[in-house]
Amino acid sequence: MPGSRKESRAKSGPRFLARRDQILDIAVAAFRQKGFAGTSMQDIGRALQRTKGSLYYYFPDKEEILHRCHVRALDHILAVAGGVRRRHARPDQALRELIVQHVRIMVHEFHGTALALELGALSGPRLQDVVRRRDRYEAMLREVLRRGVQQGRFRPVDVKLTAFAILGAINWIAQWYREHGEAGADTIGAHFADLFLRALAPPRSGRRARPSTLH
Amino acid sequence: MPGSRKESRAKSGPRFLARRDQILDIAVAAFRQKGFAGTSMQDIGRALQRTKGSLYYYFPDKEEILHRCHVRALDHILAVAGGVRRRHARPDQALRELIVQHVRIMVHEFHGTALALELGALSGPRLQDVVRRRDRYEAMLREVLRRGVQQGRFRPVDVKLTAFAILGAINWIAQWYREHGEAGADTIGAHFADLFLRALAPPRSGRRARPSTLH
DNA sequence: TCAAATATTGAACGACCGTTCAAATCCGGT
DNA sequence: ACCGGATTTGAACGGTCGTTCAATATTTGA
Repeated sequence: MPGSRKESRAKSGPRFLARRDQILDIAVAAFRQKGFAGTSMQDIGRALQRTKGSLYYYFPDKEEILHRCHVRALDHILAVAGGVRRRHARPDQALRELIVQHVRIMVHEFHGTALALELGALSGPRLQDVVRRRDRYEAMLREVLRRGVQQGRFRPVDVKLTAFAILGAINWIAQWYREHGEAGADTIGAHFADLFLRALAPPRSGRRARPSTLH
Repeated sequence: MPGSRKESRAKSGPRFLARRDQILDIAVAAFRQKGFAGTSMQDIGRALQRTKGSLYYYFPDKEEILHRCHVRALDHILAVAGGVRRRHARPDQALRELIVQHVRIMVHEFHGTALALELGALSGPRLQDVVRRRDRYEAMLREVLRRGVQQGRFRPVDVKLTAFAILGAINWIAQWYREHGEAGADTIGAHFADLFLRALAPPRSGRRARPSTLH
């Protein structure tokens, strides 16, 4: 019997995977609203119209649900950010789309708010797993800023602090955004992008800082 | 017996008030780290080196502890913001100090991180009480932005979205700031202030928008 | 159609939760 | 030294928590 330690066989049917995703959707919303510890397995089961016991067919424990919420959202935004990097050579254009896309994920895709979820409830390896992805995303954002500064398209700024400011402004959306509000995702995204691109605009026009050594 | 509905007499000795504040300090840190529902009365009592039962001598229930955490932090920042408004006539200078002070409260005064605490666990009147204060603070920030735009010191922007971006960048600090990190409160504050003041700088120099009607 | 595979139930478990309160302890003022 | 109010204890309460699992229901594939 190959590969049988705890689980006899990896579950992988489309039916199984679909319900697993549905549970994550429900869980993200609940965790955001009432916190991880404040959400019971019964709460999640009720929203699924199932008993809480059935959840253990899909996840080994409650913490793993939170873990998968984080991983799913981060993998998604990492993929999106990778696409942005591939499409845009100019750092200022890349930053603009990065902001717009992040806001869109945060607002439109319900599970995007997982990006603003608490890490405190994750322990050991699972925490490390999530933090690694979060760091990778932050590194991509910082890289865009760094290149912009180097090319003279952005004024010289503390890249780390600037990245935190951008991430904070966007992730904080989860705290105040309500559907049927005045501003939609792209209105918010465009406004935030304008804000930070102007904040980073170099003193005069065009590129001015030490001309790039390569090309 | 005057004023005896539930509590025979209002407790007000300096000893009592000091310990009550100490409990709030402990609670803010715990709530930030493990969430409201994830923090037990036993946890708070342990940090106080008391039994959980003793906490009920100071607060009628757990939710009231969270409530007072919020109210204390908001009242403090409201007072600070009032001072800023009194000291600065020019909106750009007011905004700079507002940002610096908010960051300072967030970083230095441990209980400042209460400003980034969850509201979801508060119910009914207590939620309303906190939201009223939060709205008052947001209104002061928006007013500074509005006056800046009106005077032509800021470019015309969506004041509400801009205020959210600023608050998000600052409140998000609670998520990443660690003591003994590289940047101190005033480094962060100055950088964030620079960022947003440049983001709001009008197209050319000085005031240009429709000249203010008064003066 | 029916057996196998997949999915869900419902009861039970020990642990810990917030809260209460009479009794015990602490401690400043005299 | 001691009184009396301020403070803390420790046990107990009903309730809910996450988790387990044998039994059962549902769906799938031949």
